[in-house]
Amino acid sequence: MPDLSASARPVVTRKDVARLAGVSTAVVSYVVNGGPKNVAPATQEKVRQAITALGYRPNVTARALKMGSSRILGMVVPKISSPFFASLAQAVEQAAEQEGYAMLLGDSRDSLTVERRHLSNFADRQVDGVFLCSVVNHRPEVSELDGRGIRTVLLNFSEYPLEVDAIGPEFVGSSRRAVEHLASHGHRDIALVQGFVTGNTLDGREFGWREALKGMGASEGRIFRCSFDRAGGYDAGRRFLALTERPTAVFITSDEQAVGFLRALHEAGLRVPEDVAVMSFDGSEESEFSWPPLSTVRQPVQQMAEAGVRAIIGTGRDEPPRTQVFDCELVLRRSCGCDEP
Amino acid sequence: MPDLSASARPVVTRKDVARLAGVSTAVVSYVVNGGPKNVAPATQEKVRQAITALGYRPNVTARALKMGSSRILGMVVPKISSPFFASLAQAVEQAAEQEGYAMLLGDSRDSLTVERRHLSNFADRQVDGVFLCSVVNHRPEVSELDGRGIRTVLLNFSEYPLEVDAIGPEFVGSSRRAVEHLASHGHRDIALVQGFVTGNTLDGREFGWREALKGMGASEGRIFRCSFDRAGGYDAGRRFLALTERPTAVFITSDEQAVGFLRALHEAGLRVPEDVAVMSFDGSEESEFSWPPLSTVRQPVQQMAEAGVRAIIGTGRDEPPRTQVFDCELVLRRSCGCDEP
DNA sequence: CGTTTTTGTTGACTCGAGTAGATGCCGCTG
DNA sequence: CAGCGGCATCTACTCGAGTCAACAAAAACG
Repeated sequence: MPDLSASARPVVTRKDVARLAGVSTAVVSYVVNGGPKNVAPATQEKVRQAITALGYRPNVTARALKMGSSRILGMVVPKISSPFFASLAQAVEQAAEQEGYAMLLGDSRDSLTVERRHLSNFADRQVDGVFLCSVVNHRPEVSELDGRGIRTVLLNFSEYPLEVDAIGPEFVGSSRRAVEHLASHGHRDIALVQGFVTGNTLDGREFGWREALKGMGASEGRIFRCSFDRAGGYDAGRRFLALTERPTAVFITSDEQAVGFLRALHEAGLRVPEDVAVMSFDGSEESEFSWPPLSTVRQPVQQMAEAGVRAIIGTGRDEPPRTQVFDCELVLRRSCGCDEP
Repeated sequence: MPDLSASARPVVTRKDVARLAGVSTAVVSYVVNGGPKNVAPATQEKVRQAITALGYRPNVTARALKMGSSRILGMVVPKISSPFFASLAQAVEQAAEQEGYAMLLGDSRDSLTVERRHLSNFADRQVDGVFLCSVVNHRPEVSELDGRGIRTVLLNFSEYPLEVDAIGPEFVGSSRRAVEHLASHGHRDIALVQGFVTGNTLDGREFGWREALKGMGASEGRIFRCSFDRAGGYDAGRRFLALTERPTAVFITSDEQAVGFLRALHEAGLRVPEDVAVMSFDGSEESEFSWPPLSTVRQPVQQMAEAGVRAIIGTGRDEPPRTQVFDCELVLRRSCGCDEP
């Protein structure tokens, strides 16, 4: 039987290192941090050796207490199993890690109550900043964080408020271009599948779609409103199919919804893009492997995440909040009629 | 112009509360924690009022330092944008939150180096436990955590080591049942699409598939090895299509791979399940909305997560590690031949 | 050689909360 | 009324690391 009595956990502290190296604890700190004061090279060497000999690792919690900074960022998403938020979380985590920050993840499960709980929880934990993908489109939530001096960045908002940092895609223009592309395949009757948006403002995607229709002098298009997930898209698809005179193309506000919509179409035996052309929004990996592969508007997730991290850790407490809008790329695959085999 | 000079951050501490309530700081602690000593009801009331009046929130970092526990759990996944790991992360986060814990997420991006970095980072941050979905199938990584007294739970391992807590699905039996189900539709030639597994042991899914074939007295089946993602499945699909004599059914080791495999089949104009029947593993949401909807083996993600949290926070440091294996449910949809419209 | 400057090191205080041990107060009992 | 027990409260130390003021020793300067 192997000796597993490891539990004798000999927590090594700065003091132990100091003792072994024959110096004071202050010097140890100076060495570890390249600290505010110089240390003679010979002493540095002694300390370094003591550190490796004992396997000392500084206690991050103590540091956090003293410095008032945990080097932790929080991220709140409505649903991590949504591929778009997952890729966003991935990108944020990566950008944060590069700067030496860790990321707390909070999944709101589409509930405002849970979202609030996460936010207040993160605040209590003294995170240095929060990325918020809210389930709603206003920001009373942010005030609490703001009051506690926690920098917050709104992600994926369809309207850009000025009182707080916000980062998101250029919804209107890229949506317009996407719809215009459908038109370039000869479609005149282009419907919109639009996720529910709270608040009284128009979603940028809807606005872009309207602009495009107006621009091509088309009649007013149909709108199918549904939840922002696969089931919502499926449901919208069923309603679409029930129509007697169906639009020939659809612009859908997320890849996830598009996948659900496609399933409804397939069930009914309709072909994409021959019977109905489809264009969606987000550009998640899922869009590439659906059938047919989805033409979509790809958000520059990586860049947005990096900008967000910079906004949080590289910004003074007194600088005014900024809104940063990112251009998207039209990814043309089969579902719109391009790229035929 | 509104006065946004909020930055005067009046961090309220226990001391302020004590002063306002006219008591000592100890009493404040006792009230906040239902602390180890009693406090007279009248005094409690005074303290409570002072707390709300000042908007006091205890500093979690300080508490963590004193108590040696951060009330944070870490979770490391190979890729959060994989729908299965996303749902796992969601479940873990929810279970953790219910117990008052927050969850740090680390995405390894399929790299062992990054995984190690996360693990050591989490250890430095004094997390109370770690959920590890490793990119490899052995566990040298765990020793460091173990040495620092951090309880670790291995998730989604295809082999169950005894030296450390492990939680996972019952791979062998459920895979066998899945393959037997394909056989019950009349298939005799059933291939396997198997994700790459490091280590010298057989993946439980592969073992179950072999068992099923043996049980039905079938000839040895074909294996297509590929990476554990959509692209891998697509690639396997292309190789499958290149065969002159194709198996009539396929068992695929994850939903993600299955989605890629389906795309390859569609491209070639093959029908599922008529030309090729498909059965996959995991039971993520994605499987429900692919075309055709995937028959799959659903892992009880919620239960596994809850068991994991219990294993971490409800287990003494000296109790021996346990392996917990969970039964899976066969979800029959269209891709295997069931549920025809 | 005496004085200033520089450099290296240290002791001691700080962050904010948990809690053991000491202290004081009340009422009850003998 | 002394003595005791029980309760409420406070004082003071602790967790581990950051850093400043103070000091000592060495270097630079006149």
